[in-house]
Formats: sequence, structure tokens, C-alpha cells
Amino acid sequence: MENTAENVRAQMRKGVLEYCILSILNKREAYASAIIEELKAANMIVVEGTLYPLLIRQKNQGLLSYRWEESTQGPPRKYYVISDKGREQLAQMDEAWKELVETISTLKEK
Amino acid sequence: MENTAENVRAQMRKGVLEYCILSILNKREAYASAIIEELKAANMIVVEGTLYPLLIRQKNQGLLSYRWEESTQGPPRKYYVISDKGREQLAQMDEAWKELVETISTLKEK
DNA sequence: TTTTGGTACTTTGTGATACAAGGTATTATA
DNA sequence: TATAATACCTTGTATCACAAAGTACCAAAA
Repeated sequence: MENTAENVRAQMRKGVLEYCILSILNKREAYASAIIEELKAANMIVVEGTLYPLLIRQKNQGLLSYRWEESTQGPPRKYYVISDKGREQLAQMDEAWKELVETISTLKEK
Repeated sequence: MENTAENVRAQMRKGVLEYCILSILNKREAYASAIIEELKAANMIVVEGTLYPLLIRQKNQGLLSYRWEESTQGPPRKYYVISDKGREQLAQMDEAWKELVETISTLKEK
């Protein structure tokens, strides 16, 4: 098992992705490719094969809904929208994230 | 699939565990039960079935070594010690953690 | 001296999930 | 009517955290 700097980042972000998606959709609705672009801009690379099943899982959990919209530049886009339940979940995740940051900080103390 | 607050925390910390272990062992050598105690004190619950294989993986990667030590209170303990390679890895992880915190922060900006 | 309880290390099976790779479908343009 | 670009989806694989059960050592009580 290799352990390059890239692998370290990949490892570390596991489980945080779901949080990122909800955070993005809490700002504005978006379709998958746009979400990937925003993640890339924030320095977190995600591939389609990861994102699509994740969006479907969150939709099935009632955290998101979606609607189709025509595009002038290709096939129709599936715009995802965060739901009330999704916002509740996001609030929990905000809390969990704060705690995780605190936990790491505590562990670093000598 | 349930999604309690506890599950959220569990999900989120995936991949961060390895970082936590190296951070603890960078302060002082320790055996598994003591590591679990320190994690619990920092609000991160981990069970034996998770920790032992993880320590073995890190040892096999050359990040840790160990030595046996007698105990007055039961069977001998396996004390793990971080290696030079482990410290290098930890430095990379410190960087990756900083970036991840930054990434989340960026995604939260409207 | 046998049993009991506590401590510590280990293994097996399961479910979740990120990714690589490949596939389908729509639209515009050459 | 190809071709390229865009967009969505699926399958197979590897990894990993966890639950649960097992093994081994030691000391103190019965």
C-alpha cells in the first residue's frame, strides 16, 4: 500500500464528502458536474463514480430532492436541492465537524 | 441506513483515525488500551477490533515499531513507538489536515 | 489448587464507500 | 452523418470500521 501525500489526503477526507455536498447545496442548488467543479476549486478532487451514488444515497435518505432542467449546452441537467431534513442533518454535521476539529486539537496537546 | 448524530460522527472521522494514532504516539509510546483511553478522553470512541488491525497496518508500513513490556496488572503489553518514517508521515498528515480544514472553510463561504 | 475476574491481544465476518473503468444518452457542430 | 462535448449511471474492487467471539496471561478469592 503506497502512502503518497495524495493518498494521505484521500484517506483523510473519507466520510467528510457527504458533509461537503450538503454544505454546497445549502448555498445553492446545483447539478453533479457543477458540484465537482466547486469541490475541485476548494482543493478536493472527487470523481463522478463517487459523487453520483452519493447524491442518490442522500436523495433516498430524504436529504435532497432534484428537478430536471434543460441546458443550452448539452443534455438536461439534474439539479439537486437540499431539503428541510437535509438542513437538519447539515446542522448536526456542522456540530460534528466542530467537535472533530476540537478532538484533533486536544490530541495534539502534549 | 440510520443517520443519528452518533453515526454522523462515526462517518466523519473515518480516515482521520490513522492521523490520531500517529499524533498520540508522537507524544509518547503507548499500548493499545492506553491509546483507546486517550481517544475516549478526546471524545473519539474506537473499539479494539478497529485499533489493533490499524496498529498492525502502520507497523507493517514501517511507521511504528513495538516492544513487549511486563505489566504488574495482567498480561504483557505491546508498546508502540513511532519511527522516523512515521514522523515524516505525520508531518504530511498535519499538512493534509490543515488543508482539509481550509477546504471545509472555503466551501462554507457564500 | 481450582475458579473467577480483569487485562490485553487477535481474528473473522459484514456493511459501507471511494474509486477506476466503462457505458448510455443528448445536443451542437463540422 | 460523424464527431466532440456534456451529463448521467453502473459494475467490480479494495479498503476499513465495527461487532462479536476467541485466546492468553495474571492475581486474588474460594
